[in-house]
Amino acid sequence: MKKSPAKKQALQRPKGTQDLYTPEISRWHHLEKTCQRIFTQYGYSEIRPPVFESTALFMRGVGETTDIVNKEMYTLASKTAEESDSNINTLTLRPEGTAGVVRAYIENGMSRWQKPVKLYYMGPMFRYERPQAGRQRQFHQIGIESFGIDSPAADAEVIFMAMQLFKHLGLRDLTLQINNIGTPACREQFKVTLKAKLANQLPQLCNDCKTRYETNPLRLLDCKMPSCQALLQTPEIQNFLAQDFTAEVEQKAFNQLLSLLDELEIAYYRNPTLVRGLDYYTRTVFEITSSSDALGAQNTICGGGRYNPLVETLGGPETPGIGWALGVERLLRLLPEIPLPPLDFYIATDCHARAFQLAERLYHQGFSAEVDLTEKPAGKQLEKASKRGAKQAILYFQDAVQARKIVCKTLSTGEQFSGSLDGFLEALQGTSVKSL
RNA sequence: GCGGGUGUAGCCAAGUGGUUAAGGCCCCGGGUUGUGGUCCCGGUAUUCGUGGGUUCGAGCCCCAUCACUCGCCCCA
Repeated sequence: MKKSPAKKQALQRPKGTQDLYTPEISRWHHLEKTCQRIFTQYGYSEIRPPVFESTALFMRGVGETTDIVNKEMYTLASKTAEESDSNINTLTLRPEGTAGVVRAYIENGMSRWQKPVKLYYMGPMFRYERPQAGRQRQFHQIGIESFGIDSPAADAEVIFMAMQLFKHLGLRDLTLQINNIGTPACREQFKVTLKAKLANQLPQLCNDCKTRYETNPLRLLDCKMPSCQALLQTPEIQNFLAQDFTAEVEQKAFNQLLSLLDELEIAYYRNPTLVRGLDYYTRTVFEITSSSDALGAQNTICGGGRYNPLVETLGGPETPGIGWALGVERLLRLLPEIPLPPLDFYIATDCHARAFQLAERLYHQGFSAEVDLTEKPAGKQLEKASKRGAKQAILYFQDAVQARKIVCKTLSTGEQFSGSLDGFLEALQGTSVKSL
């Protein structure tokens, strides 16, 4: 039984992962059930794509310049030299859900389904990052995708559904941030102009921002460094940011969305610096954040947006789409604990087969019951019943079994029912344990 | 990839250079040979994350390493 240091290490759970079990897992069940119910009501159906996909899918879908693809993917070692030569056959654990759903949409001919095609998914995602509060290497997302409709109504529905879901879950103090980032083409134009305007201040930017200036200038806008923020506060930059750089059609659609949100009385904060880190987003992007300090630094619990070019990028027919995903671990930090349901019956016995049959009849009536598996005297078995937290203890020992009798004791009060087995079961019919 | 904090049993934890490493919870066994929760007794760390060093002597000091954790970056 001695554990050598080497063995001890080999048995450790990988960094940034979690073992989920007893009381905690019931909150997961609650969240999953609530989502399933609401999504189904809204006409969404579940899809379960594989947990790994070809590496190329994520490179093309999420974008080769993104952090996720660049440094956070778990790419599986190739089994053969042949495979390792090309990324086409290489496999990667999914870092996000949308790419796989889009691939499945294309591959299964869902473009021929009646529009909109509304899908939801739930499951683990994998990113190689330094873990911290609200961020793990294996984490879980629940997400939805709506394909085929490009109208502001589709955007509004998706956002409305998210807000309704959070309302049902009892979440408070959430902020919806929203922005229109236009098409890739107008974003390109915007980047060029922004870079030109900041060119003179380049030496004053923080080191991160100097890199961002080259790789992803949009990210520069939400740098938290005070010095960088100060540079952005100049009237020239502010005026530039205030004007919408997107094409007129997009502005019009976005304004329609905003008025739909107004009608729905969904409060939003229009954040012109809101940028998302995945390449596939176009037009509408949004985030839902919580001000709760239970979350640590990662306060975004839900994020999403429109991704009109994505289906085509991945080889399907031109199909607009919009969706979001929520972070399960983050969201659950905001939810209260769910107490475990108490055990209705604990059966103390020395006739196990008969006790199992008795338990079966109790299950049939909707009760929970456990049978003591030891050969110990009644006193010890009752002790277990108490410690287990059972409401009722049944004594069902040999002589009682033979006489078709039963003793049932309410552990909180010590009151005891004693009589025939059939009479006992009949009395239970349609009653709750409390009324015993 | 970069920075801060922490490691003593399943959990909480005392211990800050000197004999066999407190205590509490949980768990297990017994007191009670067929009626519980309370109570009483007993048991569970050859060793302080791991390796090395200093010292007559190290859980305590030094070095390294690992793990966990918080933050940056980025994202859900």
